[in-house]
Amino acid sequence: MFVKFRRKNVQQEEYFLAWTTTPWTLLANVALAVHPDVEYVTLINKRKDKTERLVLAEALIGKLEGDVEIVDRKKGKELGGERYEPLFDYLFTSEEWKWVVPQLDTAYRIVADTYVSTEDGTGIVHQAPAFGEDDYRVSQREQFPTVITVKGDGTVKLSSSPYHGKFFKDADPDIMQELKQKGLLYRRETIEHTYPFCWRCDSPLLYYARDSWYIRVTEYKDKLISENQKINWQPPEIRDGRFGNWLEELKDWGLSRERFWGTPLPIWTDGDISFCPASFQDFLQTVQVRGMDFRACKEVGDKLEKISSLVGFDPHKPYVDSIVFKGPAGSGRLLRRTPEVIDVWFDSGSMPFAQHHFMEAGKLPPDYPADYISEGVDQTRGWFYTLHAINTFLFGKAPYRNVIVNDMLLDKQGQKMSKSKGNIVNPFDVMTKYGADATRWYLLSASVPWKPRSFNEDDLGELERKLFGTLTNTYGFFALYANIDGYVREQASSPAVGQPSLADQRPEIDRWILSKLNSLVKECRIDLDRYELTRPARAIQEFVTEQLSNWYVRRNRRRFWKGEQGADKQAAYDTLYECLATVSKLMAPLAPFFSDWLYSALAGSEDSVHLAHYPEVNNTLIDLSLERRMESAQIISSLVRQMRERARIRVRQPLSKILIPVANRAEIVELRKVEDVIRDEINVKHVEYVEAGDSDVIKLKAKANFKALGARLGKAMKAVAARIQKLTQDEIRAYQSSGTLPVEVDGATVTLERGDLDITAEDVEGWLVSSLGGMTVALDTAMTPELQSEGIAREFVNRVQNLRKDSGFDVTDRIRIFVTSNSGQILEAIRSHSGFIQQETLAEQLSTDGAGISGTASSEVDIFDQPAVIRLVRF
RNA sequence: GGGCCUAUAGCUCAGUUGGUUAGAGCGUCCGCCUGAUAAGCGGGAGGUCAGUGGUUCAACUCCACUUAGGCCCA
Repeated sequence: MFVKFRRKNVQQEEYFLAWTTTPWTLLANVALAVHPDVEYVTLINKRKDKTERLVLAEALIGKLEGDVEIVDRKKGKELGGERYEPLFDYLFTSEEWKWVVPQLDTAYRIVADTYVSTEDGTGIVHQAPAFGEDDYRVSQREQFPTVITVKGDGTVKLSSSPYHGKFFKDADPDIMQELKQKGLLYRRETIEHTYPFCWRCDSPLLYYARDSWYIRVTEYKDKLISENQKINWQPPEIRDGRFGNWLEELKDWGLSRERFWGTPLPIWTDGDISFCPASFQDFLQTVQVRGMDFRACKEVGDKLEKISSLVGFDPHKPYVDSIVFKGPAGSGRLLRRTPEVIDVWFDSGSMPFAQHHFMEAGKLPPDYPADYISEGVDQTRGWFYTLHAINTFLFGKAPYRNVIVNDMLLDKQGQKMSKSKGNIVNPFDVMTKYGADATRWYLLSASVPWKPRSFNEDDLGELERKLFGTLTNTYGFFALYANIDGYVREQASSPAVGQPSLADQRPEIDRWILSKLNSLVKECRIDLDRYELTRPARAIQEFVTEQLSNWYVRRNRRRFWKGEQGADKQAAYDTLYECLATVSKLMAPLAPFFSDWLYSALAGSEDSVHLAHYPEVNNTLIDLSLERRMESAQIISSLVRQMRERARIRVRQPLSKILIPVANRAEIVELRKVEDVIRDEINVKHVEYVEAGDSDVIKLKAKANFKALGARLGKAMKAVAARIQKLTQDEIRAYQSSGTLPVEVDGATVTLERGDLDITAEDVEGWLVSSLGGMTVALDTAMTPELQSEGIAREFVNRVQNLRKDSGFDVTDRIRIFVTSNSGQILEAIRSHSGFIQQETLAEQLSTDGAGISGTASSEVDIFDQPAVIRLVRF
């Protein structure tokens, strides 16, 4: 609403026009504020029924109705000191406000302050010091009294007014009505504004000036800022961003709260002198305050009893309020506890020393300050700050060295979870369903904890299956065969640094997984030392599911179940054991329950993983070129599988060879070391290599290295890149052999040098080809009778294994196989691969002559669409 | 109103000092495996990198503004 304040000391009737959204505050008006540098005008405003002289900011004339004629113009600072008549005289006529009247002599005038804006309103702001921060600040400066016309219960306190006793908000319409009748209301309108509301019951709140006790934290602001620099924040930007900004704009801490429950503020006062007992001992002895002696007494009825013992002494509310300090003798003075309690954040911030009774014991525990703390980002101004503020004051240093900040969990739509919206996830349901470990792991691994997270329950189920399920399966696999073989882990099988490494005697693939394992240990150590949890969680997950389970175990299953004991089998057990045991320790901080189970299951004891040391990296076991060539083997395998899929040739069917174009001889040497793994994984007989530059069948493709060329060529980059795209085979080969190639682009010659081009093999004439990440593989799909025969044998093994399982045979059972078929090709294939078949199926006997096939249960199977009958018997 | 953070595939998230086919898992579709088996594996499809403008030979990446969401403070 727009309110008119009658200007004093002018010839004609004239009004300052102010704007407010809170009529009830007008009862406490003591001044009007203008911006010193803003242009204000006096104008004649002609409306339908009225013509009047008004003062307001020129920029806001548009707010007026009707015609205007400007008659005067002044800067805000020139208006300062001008007087106006109070809207109401209630303050002067109410008994309870009598005391304030003398202080109102200098009130009701214009003051200038830069906080006034011309964004809305009239550029003239009414001042009610009790109900707004800026109003209060300006009024303190100008020495206006702070008139609190609303009582603690929200009712108006102005006994001579008709509003006395009314709820402040309910008085609004009547106040407006009164102003209207007095002709002081210019116009009213309804707006929505963001006045604060109670978060719990949604009722409007009012700003209200109160007396409070403060801690003058601004006194040691510099120390707070310098100590903050020593804290490792995760994420780092909070240190100088959110938290740093907060410290830069530090305000004194309003410590007192007007609540019943809480820690009683230990300040005794009689309004004149105050003091704060330093310890419980102060209640037992005479305390000196400003040279006077005080003694603590307990009020019992209307008598005072001296406190002489801490027995039965209770410093909590409400008992503490019956304790008073009396003295000095004969003065009749009595100090009572100030009624407020302490802001609960003070309790939280005192935690590190209060829990150890520092004030009584007088010394700090050895684990102070804390290595690390963790809480939500909303605590930046809460716990993080109060810990810092109190402890830095008391002990001169920050109470935590590291802090991990969590952000909020949001619902699937990215909206805040809220009970009233019903989009919350019950954490106990989640933990019951998926377990505490999976839940914790999800929160740490799905994304960094300091970003807001859209909670997706499906991901938890996946995590449970994928990580914990796979690890359980891997352990189950190990345990199954370890128990069959009575595996005993030998001490020496875990090579120590500096000793001749037993790992050197292990096969390539064992050394590979041990290298990966130690690289993982290294990474976990580095990250955890930095209080970075997401990367190690993801790295452990990747190691377990992709490297250990899906590559190491899958590639090595045979070594565990094959018959003969020996060094190779022992190596396999040792290697897998070392991986599992180390993983259990690596993941212990992130999955405390599961890791404990895995650790003690492996150890066969009740020992806890949480009493073990975190793994140390063994650098001698890390071999990065080994890791690289195994990764190549994995890529090559993937490419060949892709081609088999395209050609519709299943992996059980052996093929004769693949051809790998390589850049140089060194690459061949590397790949040869993992050739066995490749051949076995994708079931080909031979791996051949060809140096791409040497062979005419390889079609090369050149691509510009934009990073190298772009910096050198600048604007010409685009044209040169297009030219490179069109390089001929001959040009590429010339570049490869000589290392340079001049090309003509837009009339100028550009010389391409080593490093300017990325050359890859794109195609191999007459072969099936696939490539990925700079690696290209060609597959020979030609079939020979031998390959076909072996394919049949493998299919046959597959059928027998299925039958073994269906028949409920034990994995160690030895069998006899009887088989018959109309297909001579099938029988011939079985006969010529009988050794292989018997070994694979643990068969003591393999009969293809029809004998033993009838009588008892036999099964019909198809091998390449040709029927056969198989019968298995336990040996 | 101010400060800080976030926006990338249907979903949850990666994406190095700016460098050319923007990745992963799930889901979906297709296929495989069956001696880890109430498991497991491979492949395909799927993107206007919130929007607009700018800087640059080159922008998911740097800058400005806008929109939407979050936290804190007024």
